[in-house]
Amino acid sequence: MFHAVRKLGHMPALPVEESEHRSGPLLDHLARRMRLRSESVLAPLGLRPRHLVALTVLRESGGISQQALAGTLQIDGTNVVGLLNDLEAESLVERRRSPEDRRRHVVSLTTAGAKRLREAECALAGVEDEVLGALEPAERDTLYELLRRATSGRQVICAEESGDEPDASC
Amino acid sequence: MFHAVRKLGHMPALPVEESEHRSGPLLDHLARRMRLRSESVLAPLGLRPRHLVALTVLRESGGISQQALAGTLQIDGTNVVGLLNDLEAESLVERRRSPEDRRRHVVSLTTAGAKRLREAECALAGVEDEVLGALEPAERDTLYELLRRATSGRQVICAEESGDEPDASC
DNA sequence: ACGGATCGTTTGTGTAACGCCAACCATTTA
DNA sequence: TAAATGGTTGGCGTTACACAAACGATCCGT
Repeated sequence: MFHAVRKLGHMPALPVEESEHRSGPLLDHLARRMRLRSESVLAPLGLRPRHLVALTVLRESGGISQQALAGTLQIDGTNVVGLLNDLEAESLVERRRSPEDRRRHVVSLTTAGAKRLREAECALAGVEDEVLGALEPAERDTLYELLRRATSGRQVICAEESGDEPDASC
Repeated sequence: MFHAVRKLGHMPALPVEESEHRSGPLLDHLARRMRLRSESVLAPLGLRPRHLVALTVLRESGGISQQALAGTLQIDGTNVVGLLNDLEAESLVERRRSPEDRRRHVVSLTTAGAKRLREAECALAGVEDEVLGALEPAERDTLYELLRRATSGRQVICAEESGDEPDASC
């Protein structure tokens, strides 16, 4: 009879007790609700939710290469091309060759793009009121601020350098 | 008695100036990052992000009809069937006929489902650390709480009864 | 009791948003 | 001069849906 050798080196490390609940699924859920309603509101402006994400990122980061944009958006480079084609076709975005490295395109918002983005944000006010109805104005501001900081943070190039496996924590 | 009028005279209505920035796109952006990384972590558990959203909703709301679930998740009824089939196939979820209305199925988490959900949340700790790296623990808690309240709030059956058009606000 | 609605289910069709591969050009770098 | 790199195009495959039609079981109003 093998006494089950409970190899639980009972980590003394963990200082706080894990709240255990992850915001991932909630984020997913809320984003979906918002996105669905946004679509109809955005349609008259000729934009789709994904475009809005891209425009928002571009506003925040002045001018970046398409590669960097792909990294930030976490979508494949070839898809960035199509996305930017959409936006450039409406002059919301501009591709300039980088002077230092002329292979690169520096993508940036045009004034028309910034304007359209503001219009879209304005049009989304109602949607946000619906979806975030359970939160008070101050809380919505807090939420916005947290999201802004979370998204503008470094994008963790990927887990290449961290040789450690993240498992086994719980 | 006329002095009171003074206050109303000049439309003091808007107390704060609109921040104008919408959290929709940020929500989308952050949710995508989280979802992408979650997929690989969730795969060994036989779950996909959408399943996790469903399980989370089910945990929160005890037992609900599939219709209600479709409403909360905002996905088509036929797709709910498939989603629940996935979950029921692994005994994570249970469909019982409602006693009051035997057409209805009352869907609820099984104990195995609750356990698997906890495991998944545990497995997602690392992902959350990566994606929300820019936020401090206390802020992550705040974020979680805001998301929880926002998602658990009434789902605004849809804008049918509100006769007003939401436009023209800006 | 009958006919019409409702809940869940199956099947089938369509679409949008991707990822991935391969080829290509212009450019930079070794 | 030979790679490597950034962007572009085209094509193929997948996933996650929506939407419609038809069906069985059940409820409900007259």
